[in-house]
Amino acid sequence: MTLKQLEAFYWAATCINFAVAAERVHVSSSSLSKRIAELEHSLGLELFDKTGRNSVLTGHGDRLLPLAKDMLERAGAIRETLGSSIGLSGRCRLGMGEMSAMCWLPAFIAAVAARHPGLQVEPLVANDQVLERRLEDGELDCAVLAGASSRGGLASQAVGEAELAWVASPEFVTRCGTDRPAELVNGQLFISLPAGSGLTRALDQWAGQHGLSVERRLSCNNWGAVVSMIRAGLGFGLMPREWAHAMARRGALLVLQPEERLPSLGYVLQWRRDDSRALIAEMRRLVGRSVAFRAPECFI
Amino acid sequence: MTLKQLEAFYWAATCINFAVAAERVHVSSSSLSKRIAELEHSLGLELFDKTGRNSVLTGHGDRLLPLAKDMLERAGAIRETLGSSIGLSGRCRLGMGEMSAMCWLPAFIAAVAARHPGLQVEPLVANDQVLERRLEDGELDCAVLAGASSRGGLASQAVGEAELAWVASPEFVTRCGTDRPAELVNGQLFISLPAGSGLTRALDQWAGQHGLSVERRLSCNNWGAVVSMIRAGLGFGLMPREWAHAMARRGALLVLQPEERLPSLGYVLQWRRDDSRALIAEMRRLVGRSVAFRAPECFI
DNA sequence: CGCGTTTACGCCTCACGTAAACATC
DNA sequence: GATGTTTACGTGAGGCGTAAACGCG
Repeated sequence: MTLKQLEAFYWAATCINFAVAAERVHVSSSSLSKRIAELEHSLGLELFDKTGRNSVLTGHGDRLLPLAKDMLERAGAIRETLGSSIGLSGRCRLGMGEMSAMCWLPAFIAAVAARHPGLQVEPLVANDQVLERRLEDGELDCAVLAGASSRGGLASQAVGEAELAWVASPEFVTRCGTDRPAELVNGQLFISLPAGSGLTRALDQWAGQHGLSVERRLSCNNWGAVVSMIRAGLGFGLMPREWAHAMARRGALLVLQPEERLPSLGYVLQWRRDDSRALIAEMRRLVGRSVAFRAPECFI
Repeated sequence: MTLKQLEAFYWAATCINFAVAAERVHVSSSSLSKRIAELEHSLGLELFDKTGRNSVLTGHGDRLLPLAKDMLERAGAIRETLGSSIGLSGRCRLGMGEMSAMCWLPAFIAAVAARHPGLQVEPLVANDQVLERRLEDGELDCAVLAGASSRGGLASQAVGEAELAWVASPEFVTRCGTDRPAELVNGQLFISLPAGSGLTRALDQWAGQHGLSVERRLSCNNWGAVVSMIRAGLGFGLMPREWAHAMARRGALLVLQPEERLPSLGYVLQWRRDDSRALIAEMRRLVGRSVAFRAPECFI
């Protein structure tokens, strides 16, 4: 029995399948399979029931799981307590929404690279539902999402707040004759992300507070497209404050005045609650001191 | 960092030197040295101060020691809890006194062999002081001694009681005109093991209770020699009861009548208190159900 | 047939033991 | 010189990935 075997077993037992677990321990699924077979041989019992498409834990496997987790945590604690502070290595699969990818990811990548030159961050941009599922499945190590997860298996920690601002193109405002969002929502097209996104939730919350309803909507799952449509004068919308002001400074957009009070978007880092790797602790540390959300360079 | 490395580190830290630790983990001292060097490299710190003839733990090593012990205990617990009940393997260095070696060892070896065919018991016969030191140094896995140790680092568990009987050769009794030990101690030669042995302690306890002193003594560190001398009529002595009666049955010795009440010798299994290997647990189990002290075959 | 896992196989690293060298007392 | 540890080095086992095969839906 080796730590590698226990690690392989643990992730195989808690990830969606062996292939995902293999990625997490940075080996081929063939090797992972063999590590588990070796562990089973050394303990003299079956840990997985492999009849069927997906391997499922046996009773013995169930009993081993908390023990293996404990071993791995303690091994991690030793490395953390005593190990020299050489940087992490390997890969970190980091999920996030598109806005985080544009406003926050570059600075974060820089911070990670400065502290851990050997760690390769692999960002995956997807919507919140996909991100949460991939987190649970083990395909992502952690993810930045708008708001804490509803899933019990995922833990979270605040990353920062993105304040929102109403925006529209100068031509659009001229055409409408008003820059008051409370008036625009009656009749004008509100362009934003699909239902379920943090942005849409923030809008609905705002509308509820003001007794308004947003009738005409256009949703697109791509921020660049949303911004382009707003800029083209197809409608009005919401954007992170810094982003909006950056575009306003070069005349591309107008920040609608007066800015209505909007709930800010609380972004959190999420990870699997049962994931006790040093990688996670370090990501939490780094996002805790990360820079604020910024306007994406490409739109300034 | 691997379990093997932690195991090597633990025993290197708690045995008298690397060579002894290497025997305990069944590798050459070269390999043990390299395992420790590997561990040091993987943690990025020095665990032993190797300037000097004996390696001594550094501060980092001190901190790692309890963590490593914990890891090994948990690994052992996994094997014990889940592992199939295949027998132990490897070697068990078992120390004991000469009497235990003759009266008790054969039956114990048989019991071990029946339960653990792959385990090789290596008995070492020596006196109690030597046994205790070797236990502490790590050269012995466990030992059967007369009475619990005075050393705090050693734990113990009762194995059995050896009842004693007075013996002398028929010719000796005839020559002395008495078979009462309380009379024989005045003037006759008492033949026994060296001071410090359980047998001598039992005699002194008996003498103290009866207000007697044993003046003439002959000590030899070899039971066979002691028995031979008693049988040759050089003096009288004490022997385990079964042993004495076995020799009396064939007329070789007389069991002196009436048998004075003597404290029996309480034999215990001793092991290092910090030794949490499954080997020790199994030895404790086996001696707990082991056969009683018997007359050694060679003297029946 | 698609998906998930294991087997086959060639490769190569790494851990081992023997033996010599080194360091300390 | 005796003792304790490390280095040198040749050997062998075992872990690795690629790719093919297997087994279940």
